[in-house]
Amino acid sequence: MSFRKQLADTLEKAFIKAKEKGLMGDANLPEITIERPAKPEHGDFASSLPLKLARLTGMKPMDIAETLIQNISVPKDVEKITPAKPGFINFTVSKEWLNKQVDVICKEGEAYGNVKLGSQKVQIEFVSGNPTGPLHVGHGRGAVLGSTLAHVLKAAGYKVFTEYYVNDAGSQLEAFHQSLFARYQQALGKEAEIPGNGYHGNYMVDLAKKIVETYKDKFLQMPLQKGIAEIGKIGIEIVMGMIKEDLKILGVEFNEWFSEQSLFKSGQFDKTMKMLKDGKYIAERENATWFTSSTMGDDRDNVLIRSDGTPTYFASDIAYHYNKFVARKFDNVIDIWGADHQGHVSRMKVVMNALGLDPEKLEIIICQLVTLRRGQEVVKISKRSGDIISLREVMDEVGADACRFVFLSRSADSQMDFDLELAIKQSADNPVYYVQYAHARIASILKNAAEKCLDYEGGRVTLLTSEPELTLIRQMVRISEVIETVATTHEPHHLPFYAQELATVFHSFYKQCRVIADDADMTCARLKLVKAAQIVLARTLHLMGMTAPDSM
RNA sequence: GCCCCUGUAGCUCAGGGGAUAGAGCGCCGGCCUCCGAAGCCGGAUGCGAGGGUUCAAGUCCCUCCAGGGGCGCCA
Repeated sequence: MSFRKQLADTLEKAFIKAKEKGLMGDANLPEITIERPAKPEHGDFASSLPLKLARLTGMKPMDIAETLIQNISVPKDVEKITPAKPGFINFTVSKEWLNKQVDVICKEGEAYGNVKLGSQKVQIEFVSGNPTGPLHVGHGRGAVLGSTLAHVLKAAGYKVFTEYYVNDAGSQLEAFHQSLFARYQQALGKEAEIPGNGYHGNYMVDLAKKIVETYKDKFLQMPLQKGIAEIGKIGIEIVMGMIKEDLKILGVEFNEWFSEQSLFKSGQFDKTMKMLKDGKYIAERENATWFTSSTMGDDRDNVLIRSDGTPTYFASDIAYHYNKFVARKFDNVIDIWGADHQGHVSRMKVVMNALGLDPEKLEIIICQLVTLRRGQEVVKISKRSGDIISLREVMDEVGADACRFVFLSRSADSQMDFDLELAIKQSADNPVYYVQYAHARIASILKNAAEKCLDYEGGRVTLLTSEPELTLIRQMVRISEVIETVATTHEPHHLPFYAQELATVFHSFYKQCRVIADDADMTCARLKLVKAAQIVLARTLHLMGMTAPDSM
């Protein structure tokens, strides 16, 4: 049981006991929250329960605090419980407990910090960029967010499944095929024009050249439609290969690359459409098939099947979500989309109802757009319009770890400017390196210890009683709370902040406490502490999908 | 016009209704005879505006202002 929960229970019992003695009037117990005080002198945990009880009982908050404390049975690892103005109860954990955690961390290794929040099957779908061009920084942001969330949810006990939805069907593909074929013809010296709604980016020229190198004029030798289809297929394969490589460099892995086409091949698309029809959620008008979402609270109806008979992206997304929840039985699904898909959210929620599913089980995280710039100049990232700076180029310039850290440091809700000029300039004194430097420093100390053949297995952790040592331990044990927070709120941006704070207290400890010194007992105890710090720091970095370097 | 997100230090951003609002960068000043100075220690400036709810509001509600995004038989 977490400390927090234990303290809440303790307070609840104290309240009940006091009430039985007639000391709390007829007040009912309000919700007990246990906070982390902002200041160290306020202890490790605090509750504002007396303030909440003040009006209910008509008593003074400080009197309530005193009364509750008198009726509390002090939990084993708590050293001190004190009332504090204007009406708090502060708890300080014992040094013995803190010392013991060093041994616990060393024993549990990178499993330290795990919590048991749930065990459900959770699917996280993210990135899912069209296979019609390279990923841009916006995708990178979603990728980092999704993969970090996956790591954290696993640490919280969930069965996590990561997935990339490959849009290998639909009208965008046709535009891509046409554009590529045109570039291919141009590469072979023929006149050709890119369709107006096509892809004009330079990468299409490179792609066409690459295909010419391998296949020569093969696709001109076949009937036009077949040539376009064949070259399109190869183009998609090449682009998907690039995307997979980009994500690998960024440290992002998927359990599955789910093909949109497979929904049609397997019959699940038709099955889902039939369900909607049977549920009377469908209307035929203007030659098209509509989902009547406006009758269920959405702003408007949405087209499922166009008048030319082709299904919309929305229609296959319905089938896809049916597949996630019903065919594959995920308990919860998290979709991470860019802000440009925001209009899609409300209709997907309506879809959940129409399919007889609980909308609460589908969480859609909208991550706001990334504006890429070099100094004052804004760099366009639209695939269709032309010039783009890909995620790959950004990673080449600033490094994958730095990319991850920067993307993670901002909540999904806030837009971000990614200034390449600044990112490169600051790369030397970036918070990323501050955190990694702490890890490298630790590795260096442990290396020195190994060279001196120091065996600190039996180090006596009870010797760790100075403020810098205890502050470090306090910070280390917080990791489980951070994991809990991130797993609950689905906001991974807490991790980089925690990482920095942990690095700070370590650097400060290092400055004040000589580790390898003449006192053999103290040396062993501190080596153990340093080892524990390394474990927690590495774990934090790994949760963020970053490397924990031994030297840099 | 309607919907979503954002407005906190010079800049980039944190802040689960609680105690004196924090961090990084930048700026100023100290610290290497000693385990990595990519480090440590110290210093200045701030919640867009106005109402409301609450014992308590940067945090919740309303209005307004400003910026971004969305409102296709695109995805």
